[in-house]
Amino acid sequence: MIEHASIASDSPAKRLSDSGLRATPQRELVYRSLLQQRDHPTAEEVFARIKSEMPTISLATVYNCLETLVQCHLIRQVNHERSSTRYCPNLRPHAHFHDETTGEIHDVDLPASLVEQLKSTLPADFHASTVEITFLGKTDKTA
Amino acid sequence: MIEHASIASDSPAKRLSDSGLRATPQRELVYRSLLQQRDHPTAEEVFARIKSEMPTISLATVYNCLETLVQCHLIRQVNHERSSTRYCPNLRPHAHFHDETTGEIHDVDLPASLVEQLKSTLPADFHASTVEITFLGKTDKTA
DNA sequence: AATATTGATTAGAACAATTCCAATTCTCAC
DNA sequence: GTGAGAATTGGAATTGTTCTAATCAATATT
Repeated sequence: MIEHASIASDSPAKRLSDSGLRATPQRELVYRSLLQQRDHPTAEEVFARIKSEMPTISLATVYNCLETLVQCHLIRQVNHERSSTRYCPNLRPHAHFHDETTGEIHDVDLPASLVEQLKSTLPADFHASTVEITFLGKTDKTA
Repeated sequence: MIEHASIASDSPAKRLSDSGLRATPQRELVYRSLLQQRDHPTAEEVFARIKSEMPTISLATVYNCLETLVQCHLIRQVNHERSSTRYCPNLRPHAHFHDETTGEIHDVDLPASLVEQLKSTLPADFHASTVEITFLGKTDKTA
C-alpha cells in the first residue's frame, strides 16, 4: 500500500544512544521486526514473530523495547477503541484506515495542508501538538 | 464551550423502544447524568455520580446502560490511548481536543466540508463510514 | 387477574492487556 | 577485571471491562 514510507534517517543505534539508551540486541530485533512486516502488530504479535530468532526474549521485554522505541521516536503507537496497542515504524504524518471487514490497518498519507486546516478550526486558545485521524470503513478489495 | 450541542431529537424513551429496548430507570438516569455534566466521564465516574440518586445500581449496570445507549445512538464512546472509555451525549460531528495539562476533553465542531476533504484523500477503493479526529495539545487558559 | 415469557439488573468471578517487581544478567567506564 | 548503572526476565499484580448465573421487572397470554 505505502511504498516507501520513511524510516528514521538515523540508525536505530544512534537514535537510541542519542537518548542515552543502549542499542541492545532485543531492541534492535524488535525494531527490525516492525520494519520487516509493516502490518501494525501488537506486542504479542511481535513477541511471536521474534521468539524463533531469540527464544529467550520475554514478553515483558518486548513491551519494554516497544516503549523505548516509542520514546526515542523510532516508532509510533496506534490505538483503536480499546483493543491492544499496535506499533508502526512509519513516522511520516499519516492517518489510519481501519478495514472493518478484515481488521487490517492501512496507512494513509495526509497532505500537510489539510492537517493545517484542521488545526485552524480550533478556537484561538487551543494549541494542538498532534492530530490523530482514523478512518473506519470498508474496501472494495476484489483480491 | 459548546453552547447547545445537539441532543437526540427523539426522547430517550422513544429512541430506546424504537430499538426494541426498554426505557428503564437505570438507563434514563445514566443518560440524564451524561447530559447534566458534559465532561466525558468514564463508566466509573458515571457510577459515582448517580449512586446517591440510585444507591442500588451496580457498576455492571452502568456499563450495560452505556453500551445500550451507544447502540441506539443516544451517546457516543470516546477513546484515547488505552485509558478508560469515556462517554459523550454530543451527537453532532465533532472532534475531541485533549488538554495535556488538565486531562480535560473538549468537543470541537468540525465543518462538514473538511470531513469531506479528508475522506477524499483516501484511495478510490477505500470507503470510510466514520472519521475520528483527536487533537492533543495545550490551552492558554488564564482561568 | 394469575402466570408465562422475555428482558434487565445485580454481585462477583473471570478475563485480557499491560505494568510492576525483585532477581539476575549485561555493558561500559574505570 | 571490577563495580555501578542499565536492561532483561518470569511471574505476580493491576486495571478496565466483560461474563455468568441468579434474581427481579415488565409485558404478553390466557
